[in-house]
Amino acid sequence: MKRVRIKELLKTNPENQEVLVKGWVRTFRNNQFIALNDGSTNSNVQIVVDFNSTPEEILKGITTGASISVKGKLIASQGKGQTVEVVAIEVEILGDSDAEKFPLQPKKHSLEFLREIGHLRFRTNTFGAIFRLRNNLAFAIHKFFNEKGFVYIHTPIITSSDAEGAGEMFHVTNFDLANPPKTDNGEIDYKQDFFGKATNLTVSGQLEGELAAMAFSDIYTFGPTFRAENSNTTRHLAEFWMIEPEMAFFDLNDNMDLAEEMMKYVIKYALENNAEDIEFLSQRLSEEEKQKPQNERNEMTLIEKLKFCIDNNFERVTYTQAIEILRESNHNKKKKFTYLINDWGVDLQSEHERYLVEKHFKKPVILTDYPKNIKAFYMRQNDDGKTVRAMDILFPGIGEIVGGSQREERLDKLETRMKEMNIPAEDLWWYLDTRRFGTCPHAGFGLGFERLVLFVTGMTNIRDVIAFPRTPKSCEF
RNA sequence: UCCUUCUUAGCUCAGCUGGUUAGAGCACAUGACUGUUAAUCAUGGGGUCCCUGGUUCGAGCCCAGGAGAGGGAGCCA
Repeated sequence: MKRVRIKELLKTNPENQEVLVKGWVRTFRNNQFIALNDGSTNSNVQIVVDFNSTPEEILKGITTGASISVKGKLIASQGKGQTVEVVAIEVEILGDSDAEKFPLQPKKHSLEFLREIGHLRFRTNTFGAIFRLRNNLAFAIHKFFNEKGFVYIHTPIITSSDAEGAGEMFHVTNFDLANPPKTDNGEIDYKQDFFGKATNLTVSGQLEGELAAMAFSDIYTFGPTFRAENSNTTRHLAEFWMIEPEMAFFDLNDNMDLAEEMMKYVIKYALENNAEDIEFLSQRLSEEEKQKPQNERNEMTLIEKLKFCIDNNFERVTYTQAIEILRESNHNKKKKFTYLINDWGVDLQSEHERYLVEKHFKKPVILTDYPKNIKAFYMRQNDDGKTVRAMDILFPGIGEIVGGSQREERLDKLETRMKEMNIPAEDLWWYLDTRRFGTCPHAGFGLGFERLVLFVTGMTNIRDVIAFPRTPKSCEF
């Protein structure tokens, strides 16, 4: 007999037919009712056992966390909480679970506690919903780009370029760290290392992505990225997943159009394909909100927030306009910002981004044309000599979710800028070759996948939307 | 890295001005009940009060140092 997944079973018309289900026990009530879950859906199926005819040792083995196999008959439920249920004919304990030691209990647990038992937290309603959603969001991203004819490029995880300037890097070596080979002048001799040079874990696949875009026109990468920054926040990880599309013959407007279309597409996909999980997380968030004081509460539910995001255009504003808005705001005049906005050219702080997104526009905002001094070397310079064709997408509650730009395709301008910013051109000879041989206008962006999952799940800590978070001083599991 | 808060039972937390044997709810165990929905009722077991040192007749509580966690900032995706 073939096992039926609970998701299918719950949609099946009950006709007293025999079924086989397997899963993990969530609760066992009244010595009769098992709530069984197999991860295919957030809902449990109710198994009804006859405690008079079931052996004592089987009943004792039906504890929270145990895995069981049940052969039984599917009937319309006689109780109120569910439409169908399985009347057990035979229950087999596949793997028992000592209820006294199993850390998950049939009660609410804090997210902090669940982080400490990361190996078991998949088995909770909340994390079940989060990771089914994460799965479908990843799939939706591939689907989106595939439908648009993009080529998925696997950029390397180990790189030798340390000139990307995106952050601190993790070194990759197989030297004996207690005794690495040295050169005559006492420096570590990387010529003797595995790759014959110093290597690192990638901080971005963008530069390699640009190489591929100069052949396929439209490409994207979707892979793990590593930053050795000592960042301890709810929005940063040392290992995270990033989506980086790169498009030849695109300018900044095309770039923004694509980013906005992609965000709306994947959110819509999740709403359509994970309705039950989003509904669960939406209610979860509403209950969390009730705990907060009235003035800090979010007026919109998670579902409303997601729909709002799909139905409204992202607000597009230049950095210069944003500075004007912030400078003229009552918030600034009443000195409510920690960092007051006076002059053009300063980098925006989180408080300013939050003000623009959450107070002023009340929707996702795309900021463009930042001062060149606060942005990376590869961004295309505007004719004003002061700004570059950069764009950041800011989301409510999360801040920067996408960072992108039109790239500088003019070799002379790029080389000059690299010199100004002390980027070693000789290390990036291969990157500059794209500007020597058939250069063209092009653009791209990076999307932090976990930040997207944060937004769609309504979770607030990034450690809760990746299965095994890596953060400073923390690499368990 | 900086600022800030926290650490007491398996979990969530209370513990008064430093004073006898450190408590509650849930969980767990045992029993009762048997169409329950985080079942209910009764009974019971369960503690390195984060660690180290200090002050004191006496420290869960005060002081110093350390560790871990949460929140905020910076950096960014």
